[in-house]
Amino acid sequence: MGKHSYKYPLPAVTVDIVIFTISRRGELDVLLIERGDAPFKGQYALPGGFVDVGEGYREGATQGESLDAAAARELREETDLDVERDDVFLEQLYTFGTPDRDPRGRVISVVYYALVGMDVAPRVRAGDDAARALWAPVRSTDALDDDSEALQIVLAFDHAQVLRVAAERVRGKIDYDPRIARALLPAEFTMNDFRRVHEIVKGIPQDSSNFSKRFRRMIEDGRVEEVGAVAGMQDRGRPSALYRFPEAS
Amino acid sequence: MGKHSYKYPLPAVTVDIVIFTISRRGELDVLLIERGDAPFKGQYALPGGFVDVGEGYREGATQGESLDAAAARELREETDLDVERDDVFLEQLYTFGTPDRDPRGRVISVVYYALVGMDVAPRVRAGDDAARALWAPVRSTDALDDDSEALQIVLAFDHAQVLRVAAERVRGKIDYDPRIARALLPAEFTMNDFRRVHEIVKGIPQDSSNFSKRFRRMIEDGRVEEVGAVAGMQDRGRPSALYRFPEAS
DNA sequence: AAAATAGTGTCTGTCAGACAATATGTC
DNA sequence: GACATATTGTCTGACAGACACTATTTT
Repeated sequence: MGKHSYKYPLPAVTVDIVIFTISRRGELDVLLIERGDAPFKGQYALPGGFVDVGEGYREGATQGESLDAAAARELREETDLDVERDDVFLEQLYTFGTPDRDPRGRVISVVYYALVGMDVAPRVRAGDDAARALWAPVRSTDALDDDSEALQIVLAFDHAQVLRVAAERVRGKIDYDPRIARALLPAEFTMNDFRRVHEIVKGIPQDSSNFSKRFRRMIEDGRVEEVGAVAGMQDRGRPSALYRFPEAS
Repeated sequence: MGKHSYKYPLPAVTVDIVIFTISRRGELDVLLIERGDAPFKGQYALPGGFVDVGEGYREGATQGESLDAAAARELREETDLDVERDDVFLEQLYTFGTPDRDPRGRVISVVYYALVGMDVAPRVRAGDDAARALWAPVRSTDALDDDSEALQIVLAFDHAQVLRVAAERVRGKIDYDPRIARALLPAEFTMNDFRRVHEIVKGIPQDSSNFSKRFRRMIEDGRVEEVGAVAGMQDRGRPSALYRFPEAS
């Protein structure tokens, strides 16, 4: 036993999460946390934390939690949302490990991304460090040289790059993975809600007529079903039917 | 200075690579290494090794190599192939970090996958531990209960699962990412070579006629070009034209 | 000519994009 | 009725799957 003893330096491993939702203003928002300590104190960063590795890299050691579990835990801690209970979409995105991305030493970050419904997103501020959490439009973290009227947020570490990769993944996936739109929508939604989710994620307008055909196919295939009521009061115009995703799917 | 000192246990981080090629027998092959030490001594595993993290997680420490660099280095060490020089496709796949996947302690593996051309694959045995390297059909690592005639290979660690994820990624990507087929093909190839690569990767026959239409579109768009010669001797039948991918693309 | 492989043509169904038309609600 | 929004319909072009057909080589 114990003959194995590893004396080489080891990195720290964190799990960070890019949590997306759709704001009431119709924008793609991401959850940011204001840093309370150096480095980057006072700047905004993606939520994240060290993976519980038990007793670490040692023969016979306890080995702690899985990466998926760490991500789910992080989500719970920051938002009070549970992957199971609240139908949150959570998936591994990419692992970032460039040297010098963290001045405290070599840190490798396994990044996940999550999608939470516009109906449950407000519950986030119930979390631990409510005051430090902020839903910010993804747009506000882009580097736009000209448009000076909009609020600009400069992210800590390499998180601007991380966010860009995450947003691109969601954009590229929404067309063929129905779980994306499903996770972002509330339990009941109109066809227009559905279309607008696609518009917001992809950033380009979707023809409502063509979208309707696509939606009809989904109904025929049983991928969505009518709930048998119409949407509540609107400013004007004909109210739309309400739909939902079937339980088992 | 030095006020920061992290006393918590840390995991080890490795980079493993799933290296695919297409064998002369027309199968999807993966490069395996026979393990020389415990655990799993004598069994086959994916090539991989620890990431150089410099002085590790310590304030002011040197931080070593990037993950991409570690993967490229690993590829060079095991196969004598260079990502730049030899047109090898190399991309991060997924990070595996389940507890107890390695009995030596907590190990988190950032897995990459690589695609090498059928023409350069034979050069692999020039590598360091030539005797320990083996090109094995991916099929031979699947758990098939019935077909007892074929050679079965049981992989070390959770590498059977890793390999499955990698193969699925390639399968799902070959249809929309032209770099996949390009990396697997030699510099000059026939339309049938191209079709067979798709058949081998996807595991289902591709109609040569429909494939031809698709190929013609690629020619019209300049994504492939005729080389102006015909393939060498075959057993019988009409010889086919040779094509290549244009330089800049 | 027969065999074998290379490559083309045709038909059909699905689906996206553009745009016109109709339906149903509020004020 | 005027207006706003919801929903359906039509035309077109791109493309995949199935399958019949033609072309060019070796034996």
